[in-house]
Amino acid sequence: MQVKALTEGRDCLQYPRNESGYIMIVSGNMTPKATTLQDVSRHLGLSTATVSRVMNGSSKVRPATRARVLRAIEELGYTRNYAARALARKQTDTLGVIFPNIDSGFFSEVLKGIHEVATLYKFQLMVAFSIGTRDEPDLVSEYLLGGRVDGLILMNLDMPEEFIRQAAQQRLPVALVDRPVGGADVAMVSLDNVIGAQQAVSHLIEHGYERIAVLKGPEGTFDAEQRWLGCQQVFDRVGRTPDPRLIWEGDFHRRSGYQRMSAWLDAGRQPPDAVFALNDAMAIGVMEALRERNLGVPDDVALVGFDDVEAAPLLGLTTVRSPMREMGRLASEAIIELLRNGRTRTRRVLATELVVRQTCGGHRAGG
Amino acid sequence: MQVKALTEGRDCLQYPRNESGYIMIVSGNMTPKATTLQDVSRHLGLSTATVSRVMNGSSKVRPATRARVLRAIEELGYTRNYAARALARKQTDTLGVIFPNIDSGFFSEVLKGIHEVATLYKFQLMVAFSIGTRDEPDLVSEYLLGGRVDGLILMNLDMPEEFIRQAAQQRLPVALVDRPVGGADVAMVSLDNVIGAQQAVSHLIEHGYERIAVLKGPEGTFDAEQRWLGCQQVFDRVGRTPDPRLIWEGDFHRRSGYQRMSAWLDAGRQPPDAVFALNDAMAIGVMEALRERNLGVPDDVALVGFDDVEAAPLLGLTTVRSPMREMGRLASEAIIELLRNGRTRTRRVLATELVVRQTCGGHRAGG
DNA sequence: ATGAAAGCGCTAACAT
DNA sequence: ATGTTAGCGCTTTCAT
Repeated sequence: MQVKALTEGRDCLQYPRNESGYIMIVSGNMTPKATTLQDVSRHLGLSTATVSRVMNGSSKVRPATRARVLRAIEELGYTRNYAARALARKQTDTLGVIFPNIDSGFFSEVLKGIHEVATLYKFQLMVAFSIGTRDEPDLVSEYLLGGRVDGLILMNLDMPEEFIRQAAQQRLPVALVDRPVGGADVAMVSLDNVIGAQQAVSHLIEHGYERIAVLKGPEGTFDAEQRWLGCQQVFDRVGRTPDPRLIWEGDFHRRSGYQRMSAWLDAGRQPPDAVFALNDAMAIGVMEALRERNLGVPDDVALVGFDDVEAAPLLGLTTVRSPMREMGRLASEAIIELLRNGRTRTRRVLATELVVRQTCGGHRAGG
Repeated sequence: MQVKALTEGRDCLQYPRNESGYIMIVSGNMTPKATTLQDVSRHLGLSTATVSRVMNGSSKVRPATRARVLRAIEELGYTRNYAARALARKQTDTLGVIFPNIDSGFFSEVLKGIHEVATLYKFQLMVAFSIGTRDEPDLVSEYLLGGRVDGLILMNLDMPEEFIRQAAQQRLPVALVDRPVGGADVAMVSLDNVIGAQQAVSHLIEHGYERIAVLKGPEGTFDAEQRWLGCQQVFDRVGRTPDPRLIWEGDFHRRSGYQRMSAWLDAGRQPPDAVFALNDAMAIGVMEALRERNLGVPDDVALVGFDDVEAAPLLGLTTVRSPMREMGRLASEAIIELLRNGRTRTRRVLATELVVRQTCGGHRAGG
């Protein structure tokens, strides 16, 4: 049933059009009584069932009848009422997307991917940012249990594992992006943070950098911890012990990159040879701090970030690319599959890729 | 609902909460029914009206009754059904947002503003990108006429004026962002593109630049034309006639900035003193072209952009700030006011601001 | 192939 | 303050 809903129906929608082919809105008052199915059926002396069948592309309608109905629909400018349909079908053809915040290029990239696939399968998107406005579980509850959406994509949310685990157990149509949960069979799409970090650190080491600073992410965050783990593994493998003073705490925001780097320099310490910031935002902050103090990148300090946000190529930032768009696509697909088949692959981990630009290891344009 | 079916408990329909206050989903069953208003009212021996009143915060309920109801709601894990409510009220508490595409930092900034205000007034957001997927008027129709949303914010869409004018005439709750329409009384929020461009060109002239190139935007686009108009006005005012060879056609995409600048230089022509790109994306393209050819900014060529996108401060780009966030806020406000009062200010034009950074007129950090 | 009718779950008069 | 009830507009058996 879900399956059919994905493929049928919408194409037979018709609206009255003027000579340039666009919809004309006909009614006059503020609360125009919209044309209903009933109106159409009465107009034709048919039953609502038949008109409904035509709207939904049922084959059990005589072609002649179908044609009449379609014409009437066009003439009367009928648009089917979404709420009524959703109520009757118990299905909304809508996917919910909840982001923890609206900052950074990250979210818009992921959203692109989600939108791409959702549109393909004729789903609308309802998006929310749980940015301090309300409890995430409440949002989830209203969306899913309240029937606002058919499925939900949760983007690296700060939500108790317990909650997610239970959702998974019930096979709630929920997909997690970049936020795996231990011991739960919930659909999730993430990227290989460990390998990504390894790529970055290896690159730094291969290029001969010795005093490498690592700017970490927020404590307790999945991706931050995975990335840090990757760093440690490389250091171990090559038998190095990083200078603890060069392991800096960060919070994934630009400001913390700026502050850490500034603090280090302002204390009169010798700059590290290179900095690996566990995300691009912080790397950019580091860049700013360096520029302010007339230190060259990479000549004085090499720099590598993580994510490859939109600004990265503009800044010539060497970084590890997160497949954000692709994660979005897969998340949509997972939900839709879940809706169709009641199950889907629970776990997909996408590969990262080191993108070498000017801030570390790249060819510089001018001497 | 499918959704509920997946989430639902056994026949007793409970969503008890665990100690941390989060919803626990208990059952394993895939087909049971969700808790409804009726269930709650029957459970208490009250009418659905009373329970509904409690849900809607009506004052005409005895406190004792209210308390009983609230407890039952919690016990039974009742979440009200959105579709049913929307159908009965003919109201969705949802705002639709349609963007022409999903590129550039522009959209996410505007969306932030929209979301901020929408959340404040307890509206959900339904967003779509009419990115070549379907006709914009169709989307508008499905959203508005189909009752998916209460109001619509259209972001600089490529939609016939005729259509918009009619929508306005019907006082459909539609707000336009950065896309004024002649002769229509439709709510719109834009920025002062003319003055913005004037600020940029004046700044360039004041700083003594003579051979100023202007990189225009796509023909027929409102903001592109307004900005170009502003340029011309300043040139006129100071009695200059810009060299026509230095008026370049662009399309607001980074690539065109890169190409124009490259083409000029590769033809062996002397670079202009300065370039005013009518948006930041193109300015960034120009920067890249210059950097590739070892030309310094602003030493060899000064550069000014328009918009102040996220990357602008990182690149030290002098530019004219578009109040994107604020436009989003005002658009939300306009719609909500329209919904409440049936009318709103039809036109708001926000001021721009010149942001002086390194690429023109700013203090350079290091000689 | 078409129709009749029973909901879907909620709100909002209109009673009481 | 609480109950009754008639919709909201559509889908979907079940008849015919």
